[in-house]
Amino acid sequence: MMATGAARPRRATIHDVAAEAGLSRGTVSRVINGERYVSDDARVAVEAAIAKVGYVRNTAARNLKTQQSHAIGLIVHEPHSLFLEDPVIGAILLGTNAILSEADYQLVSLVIDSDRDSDRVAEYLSGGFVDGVIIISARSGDPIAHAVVRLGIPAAFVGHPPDIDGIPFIGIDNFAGAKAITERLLATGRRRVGMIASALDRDSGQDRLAGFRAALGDAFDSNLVVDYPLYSHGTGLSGMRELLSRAPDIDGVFAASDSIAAGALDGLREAGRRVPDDVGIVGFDDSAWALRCQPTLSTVRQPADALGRLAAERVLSQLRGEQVPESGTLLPTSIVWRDSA
Amino acid sequence: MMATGAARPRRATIHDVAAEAGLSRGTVSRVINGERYVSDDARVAVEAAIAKVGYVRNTAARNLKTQQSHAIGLIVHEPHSLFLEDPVIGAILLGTNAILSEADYQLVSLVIDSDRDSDRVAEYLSGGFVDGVIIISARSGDPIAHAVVRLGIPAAFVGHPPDIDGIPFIGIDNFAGAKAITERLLATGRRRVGMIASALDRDSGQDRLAGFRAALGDAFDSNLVVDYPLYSHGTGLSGMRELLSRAPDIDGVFAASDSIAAGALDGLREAGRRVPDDVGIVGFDDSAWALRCQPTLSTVRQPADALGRLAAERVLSQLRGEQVPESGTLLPTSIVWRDSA
DNA sequence: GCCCAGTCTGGGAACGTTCACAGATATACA
DNA sequence: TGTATATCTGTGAACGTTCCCAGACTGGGC
Repeated sequence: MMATGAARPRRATIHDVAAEAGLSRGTVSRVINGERYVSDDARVAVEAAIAKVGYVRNTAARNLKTQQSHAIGLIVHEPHSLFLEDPVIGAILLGTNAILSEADYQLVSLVIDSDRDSDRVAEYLSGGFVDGVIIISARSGDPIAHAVVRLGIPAAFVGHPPDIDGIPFIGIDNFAGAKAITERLLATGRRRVGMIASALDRDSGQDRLAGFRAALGDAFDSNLVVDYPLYSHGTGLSGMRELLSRAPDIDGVFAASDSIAAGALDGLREAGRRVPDDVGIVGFDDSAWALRCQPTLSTVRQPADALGRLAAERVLSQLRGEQVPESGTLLPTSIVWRDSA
Repeated sequence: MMATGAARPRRATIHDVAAEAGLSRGTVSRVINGERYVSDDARVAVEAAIAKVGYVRNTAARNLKTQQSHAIGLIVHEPHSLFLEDPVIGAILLGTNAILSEADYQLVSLVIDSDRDSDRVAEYLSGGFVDGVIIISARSGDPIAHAVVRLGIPAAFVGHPPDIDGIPFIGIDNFAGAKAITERLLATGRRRVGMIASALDRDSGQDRLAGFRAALGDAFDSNLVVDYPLYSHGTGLSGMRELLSRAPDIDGVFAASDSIAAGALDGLREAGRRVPDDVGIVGFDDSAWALRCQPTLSTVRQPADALGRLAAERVLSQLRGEQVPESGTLLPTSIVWRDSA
């Protein structure tokens, strides 16, 4: 048996619509694109004809003529495994997609894992396959980000790589969020509070550490801070072990992400410490981890969907030739208090 | 300050390459598409010219002329929230993407949440934006799946909706996997074993239940089976409570997914039962949940990446006009034994 | 009655590619 | 040598759209 698709019927073109409506190509095109100078009679006739012949615009022809792709690239610079696990990235993606599809743009996701991918993506960008890009979690010295600047492609960052200017960015106020939750943790009466930091090559990592430091003020003790490259469960586990060995009397921990907090919880369990009785622990992100943990995590909620939406809007307005603030926008976070502290 | 991109330079076309190489359009096109009847001299000259002028093929023009989109749709029929949380879907996506980008096809993800989306996607498909589709987790009576059959679009299912024929499918052997892990659970000496089933409107849900039943044989007791629509943590929690109330002496549980198992663990914890001492519990998927749970889950591993790859290959071979087995392919699973049973 | 501005419509040309065809050259066989 | 066949190359036409220009018609102001 075979299962090759039956020959699909020829699709209706703008010419079919024009013939059906008794008008010309030009007029049909004007109706489709909502331009001025179309009589009501013509508009009605064209719309009826479109419905009758089942016309759908041929994107390839439009793209060819207008020299645009009507696609926006979403560049995610994370290992594939993290892309799978990190619901924040997924939520950003969904928010972006919602805005773009409203504006008749297609979202193209590009996940960069290895450096080999990085070259491939840079080539892709110069190929004109996308009209603009949204870049998530770029790092310092990111080759893609620099390629985007060089090519002059309309772009927006989610998060802000410290070494690149001239591209608007959307972020959350990591500093304020970290400061607020650390203060809240201190308010529960903790005396020896440490932090498991991460991703210090990115603004998010740096700012969360800075917020933690600001909250502690004079009580800050650099000996109670450990850092690892990845926001991951493994980071939390190793970090917690290290903190416990450095300071067995530790009674509070700010983990730079929920996944790290989850790992830290396992580290505490392993050491026989009770949470929150012996040690209070707080995370960051309010991801799916937070509710899954035992006990559930007190954490900082970030508006991931809004980040994606706003970034998409920034790129679209550049495409429309509008002025875009070159500086960035920081969205506020909120604290979700549960059982872990 | 403004941040509109600088005017991008005109892209090189096939004409530029032809002029640079001192050959014609046609020959350049033949080299690009790897056709026969090109002399070695010409090939070398064209390749050098392409590199020199930095030529990248204009997809829109190609798509217009060939009447193809060179895109494959990945239709995910799940709520957005599940799309974010389910790493199996993510892994399928990555596998699919790997194969498609090798073959110079673009992956377009379409997430169907509401029925409104369903209409939108059906319209999208008839618009010729994709040359083929891969459909994940279709249900019985799925309107999209039926639209695909009606339109004759080359397609492949991941998983098999019970009521649709004529489209090849790739699945895992849910029956064998469920049977094997249930037998393994029984081998630990459990006497009263129940199941929290789910998604009985899909083959995966049905087959896992059937495998469980087959493993138990005469010992099967329908009173020890509960079912809920969603593979989720909530299902596991509610299901475990229900099972405990029906059979307080239950000592083993097969959860139809890891997320359900995680919920069941919380249900057992709530009731003061120890795992695995009092109750042994096993899951299905070997997703990120499995390692996160306390204790870590014994579960069935499914080759999600391979599922995605194989589905992509099935669609591509249909596109090449090759014969495709109309029946499906079931990939084997393996058991990962950890601490929960 | 004339002119100008505003409104509306039609059709040529172009976007960059692939495909089919025709012509040119080389190779093989009788 | 002639003829058939295989290999290689160039060119016109087409894919379906948008943009631009030219022209037709309308109405208002003089």
